[in-house]
Amino acid sequence: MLTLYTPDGSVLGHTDCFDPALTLDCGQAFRWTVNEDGCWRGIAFGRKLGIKVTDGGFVLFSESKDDFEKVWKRYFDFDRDYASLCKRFSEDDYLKSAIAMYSGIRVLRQEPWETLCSFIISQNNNIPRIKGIISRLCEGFGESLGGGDYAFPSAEDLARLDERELSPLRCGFRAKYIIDAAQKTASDEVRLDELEIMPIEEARAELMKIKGVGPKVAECTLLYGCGRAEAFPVDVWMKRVLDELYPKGLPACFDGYQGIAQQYLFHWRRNFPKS
DNA sequence: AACCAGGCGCATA
DNA sequence: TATGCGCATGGT
Repeated sequence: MLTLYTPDGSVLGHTDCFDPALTLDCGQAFRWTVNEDGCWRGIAFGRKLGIKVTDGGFVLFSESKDDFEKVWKRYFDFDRDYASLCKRFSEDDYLKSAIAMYSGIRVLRQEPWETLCSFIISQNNNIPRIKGIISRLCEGFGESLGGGDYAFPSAEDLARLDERELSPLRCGFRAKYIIDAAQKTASDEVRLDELEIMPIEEARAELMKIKGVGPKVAECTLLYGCGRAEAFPVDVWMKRVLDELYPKGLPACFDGYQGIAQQYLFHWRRNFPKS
């Protein structure tokens, strides 16, 4: 069990199965960076956080004392019992070996709008460039948080823009998709705040009302932005995993948590590209 | 210089 | 329902 500390040594809580490097740099979030001291820094829900790995746990540098309870506990899904989830997953030998290497991955519960927008940007794109575009999006249109930091811009703010005003992002054909997503979200034509509780098929259909949102972006939004652990994004890497390891379908121990299982397998397959 | 990147819309059959 | 192609941009 790992302990979460404040900078002055108070105990915030406990967790297991948490490695910031694996969790924050495994392609589910795009706004975290690590400095030369190994300290992670990021912004979510308009709040800043630093994370330093120490013996037996982590120090969380938050902006205020109650940020942990209000924001970060949920963001990192610290209430979920990953140890027993992993035990259950270990019924499957492939998943077991992926978890053996990457047990520090947690699936985040990010903001739905930020997640949706980020994965629209991710399509037919690579991670360094995705990060760059999102960084320019926040700097250009997000609220300043001081110290050169910016919140992720709201759907309402982006909905007022014309597609051409996004040209500084250099996000190419995705600009019109971002605007469409912003408008449909801001007008509540797409009800992002209900995706967490909607029947999953309905939630998928709701998201795919947006231009530029297909099955992959919808699944990523549900998994990383709505806490839907049963959402199962399939990209080229996961397609390979499915073809090579699970041609007859997923084993029963995945049920209900396919998305979390997917994250281990995705990371594992991507780090060892056999072909 | 082609080819690729955590896809999707659109046309075609 | 199922393929195949083009798409903006930038890095190998």
